[in-house]
Amino acid sequence: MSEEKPQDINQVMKARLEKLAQITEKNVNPFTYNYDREHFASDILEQFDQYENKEVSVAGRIMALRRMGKAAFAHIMDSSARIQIYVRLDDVGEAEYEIFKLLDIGDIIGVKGPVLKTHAGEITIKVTQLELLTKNLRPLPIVKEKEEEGKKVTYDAFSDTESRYRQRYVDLIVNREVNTVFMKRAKVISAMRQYLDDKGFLEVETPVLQPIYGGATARPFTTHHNALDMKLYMRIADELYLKRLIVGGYDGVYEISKDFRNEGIDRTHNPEFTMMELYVAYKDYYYMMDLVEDMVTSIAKNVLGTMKITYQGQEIDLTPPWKRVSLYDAIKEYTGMDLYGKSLEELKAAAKQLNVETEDFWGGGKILDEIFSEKVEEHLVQPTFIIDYPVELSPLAKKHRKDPRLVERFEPFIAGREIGNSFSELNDPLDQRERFERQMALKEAGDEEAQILDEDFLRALEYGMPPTAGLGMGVDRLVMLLTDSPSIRDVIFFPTMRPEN
RNA sequence: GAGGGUGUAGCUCAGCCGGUAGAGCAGCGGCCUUUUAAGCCGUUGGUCGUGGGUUCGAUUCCCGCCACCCUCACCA
Repeated sequence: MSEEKPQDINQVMKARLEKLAQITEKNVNPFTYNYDREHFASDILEQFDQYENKEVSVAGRIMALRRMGKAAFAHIMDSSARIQIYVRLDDVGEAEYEIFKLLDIGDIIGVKGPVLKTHAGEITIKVTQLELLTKNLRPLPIVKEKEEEGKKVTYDAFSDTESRYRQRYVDLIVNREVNTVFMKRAKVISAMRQYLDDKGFLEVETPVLQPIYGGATARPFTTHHNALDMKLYMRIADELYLKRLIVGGYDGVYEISKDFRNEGIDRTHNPEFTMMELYVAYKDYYYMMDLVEDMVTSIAKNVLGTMKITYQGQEIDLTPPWKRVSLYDAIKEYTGMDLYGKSLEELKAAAKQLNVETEDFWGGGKILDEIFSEKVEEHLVQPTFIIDYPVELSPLAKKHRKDPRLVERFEPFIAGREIGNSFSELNDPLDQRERFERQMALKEAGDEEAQILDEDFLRALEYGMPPTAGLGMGVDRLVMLLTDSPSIRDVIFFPTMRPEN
């Protein structure tokens, strides 16, 4: 990558280096220190009447260049938009025009001059002063656009996914929509933070490096601390530490941060991903359902200004209230089978009848979960809370107040996809210890994702944790939904990839 | 991890049944002081992902490897 050998430098780069030398010879610094830009392209374009004939100064990257001998048109792009500039020998003078002739697409320049409209009607800065700020040495993909019968036609789009992800900086320069997605991502996170702060919850930070991992069923990344000579895990969830803070007396804490899971990569999974976890004392999962509805709709309003979104062609209405259906009722609705209270053998038979494959060592909860994900999940396009899961699937959730075989847990589904997980938190340390022990038994039996007994977490619970509602939400998936992105890699700047060579 | 697909110039692509490569844009040279996929004339550029094999000869056929994409499995 950066260690390219001289013979790898193509002739375009050679030509640019040659120009760079010529610019330097003319005593012009091709990599300047600053520029007093006073305007953004978008402001000029949007409020042309206020800017017409007024002097502006704008800085940006040359994205298109049409030379005509002693004059030229170019488009420069700043963080806000692209705007046309008109550079004329008579306007900028001999010396500056000589420099201008050495510029290329990709160079970053600052221009000053009055704003006008060309004969063709395009808002344009008529340049009187032009300064090279940064010379480009590597050719940029040239994307051209044309209006045809009102439609925008794009030529030679920079579309190779691999290059786009590896060289996201180029993707961002050349593909404007990409930038829009990431702007929305930033807004989603800030709207979320705003919402949680307004509720009075405290944003906290807990360890990423953990001696014992927990809080989710997943395989961890391991690492090693040299000075302590100890094995450490990258966290798979924040849960156990945040609950310790509830024990410590906080009423509500949340954390927005990266979790790491050592599992497969696909359209909806990246090894590191952004998670929001929230724990609120004295509340239960009903409270949390209301909060999720309210928070997601508030974010949508804030970022998109609407409750009605389209995801991959599906019309989705986020307007509350969202449907609330028990896991068993949902299965019944889509398979016609009532599986509540069924024995393991009966569940296995049901799965077989539904053509859902199971493994011999699976328990009833796992079979139910499998039937649900194969037969129900995809149908949950409109926002739906699936509530009340079998106890064995949720070792950290509190037993249902009306049915000890269930836990008070829900997962919100939108567009057939799980976007979060929440429960009334288990705060009975004796029950928690038993659940951990059952997990450890699974681990012994070879279940790599079974959870590990955390003695310190149990100690914390023994001091007493108030009734608490907890929530985890996949931020990347929420962003995918709100930006109509088909792949998680489209909402992560630098998705995990194998190295280039 | 399994199956399928893709990999040719800086970008986007063409290259039929094997004869060592083409286009547009970008680049370079020339003309051009309101163009907008600017235009016109000329021109450079490729160890055809990589390593083997078959063949007189491979971008093209076969095999291994690498990367990416899709589907499935695991999961959020």
